[in-house]
Amino acid sequence: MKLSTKGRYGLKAMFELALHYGKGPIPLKNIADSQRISEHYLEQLIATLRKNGLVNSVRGAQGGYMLSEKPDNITVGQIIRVLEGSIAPSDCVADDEDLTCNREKQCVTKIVWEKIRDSINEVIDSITLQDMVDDHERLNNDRGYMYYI
Amino acid sequence: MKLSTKGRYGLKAMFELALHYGKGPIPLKNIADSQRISEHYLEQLIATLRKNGLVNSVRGAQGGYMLSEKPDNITVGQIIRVLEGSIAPSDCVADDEDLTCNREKQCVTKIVWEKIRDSINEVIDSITLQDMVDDHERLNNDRGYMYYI
DNA sequence: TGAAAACCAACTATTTTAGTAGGGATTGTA
DNA sequence: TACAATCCCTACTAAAATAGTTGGTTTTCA
Repeated sequence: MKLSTKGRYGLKAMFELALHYGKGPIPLKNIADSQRISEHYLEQLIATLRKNGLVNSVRGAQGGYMLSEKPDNITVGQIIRVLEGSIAPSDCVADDEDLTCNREKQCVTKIVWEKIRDSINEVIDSITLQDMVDDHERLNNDRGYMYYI
Repeated sequence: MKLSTKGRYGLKAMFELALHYGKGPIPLKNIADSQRISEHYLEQLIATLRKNGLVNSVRGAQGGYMLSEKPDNITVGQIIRVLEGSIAPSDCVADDEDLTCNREKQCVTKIVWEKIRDSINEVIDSITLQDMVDDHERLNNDRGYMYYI
């Protein structure tokens, strides 16, 4: 039940973009450096995010990436689903696919998987990038200094 | 975020044992047949369940497996954790291990993983095998016949 | 014009998954 | 007592997924 690095790195990258929202394009190298992620690998992840409309890019020198929307309008759920596919503990409850098994009418484990799926979705759809930025500022205030100087 | 077949098959097997609770040992072959699982593979999974005290075994002819406790005293959470390890979307929030990362004080993605972990645990710890048996009987009643004849 | 950056496709090492193979040990029943 | 049914155990393995790496091309600002 672990997320792959796709979802984990992807969320970190998006959070980093949220921290710098409104300040123009951020080059991938900066994101990779601050989050300690292989730049070239992150490139693949952010390409997926871009193709799914969650980030915009600016090419050429002084280019980079930025969120396509305000941080309070992008949820963790959107990011994770784009990178990992539908969140489901079993294929039979993956809502984007039609992988129904032939025993689903009698299957009670399916009910369990549905409950798990729904509870995860509820959590990740309720957290926005803005929430994470707020958490981050709170964490830093508690430690006696501000992130933005 | 998918469970492996360990957790999925394991829960199916435990459910099967719950259906026959109190009727003496059930041979692995029966479980494997009714749930369409490779018998030899299931053997490995049930060995884990036995070593962790969730099932008892009876060796020799007419032997088999049975739940170590009443179905309402075994949760889905116990079964899944034994077979899959600690439920955590990221190692940094796996409660059985000490895989804390050095950035955890500043890390806001960790907060997200904790919320996901907690919500999954809440769901799986609240469902017992007896709940699944009840669901199963309800499903079969709705279809106009009883499971036990 | 050159450096900084995004963009793209293919390759690869490692790990995990989902089993299989091949036996040994125990025990109820004929 | 033989034997079939059953649990028990270790090791091996094919296939898939993961987590990158390699080696470029294209665009654009200064």
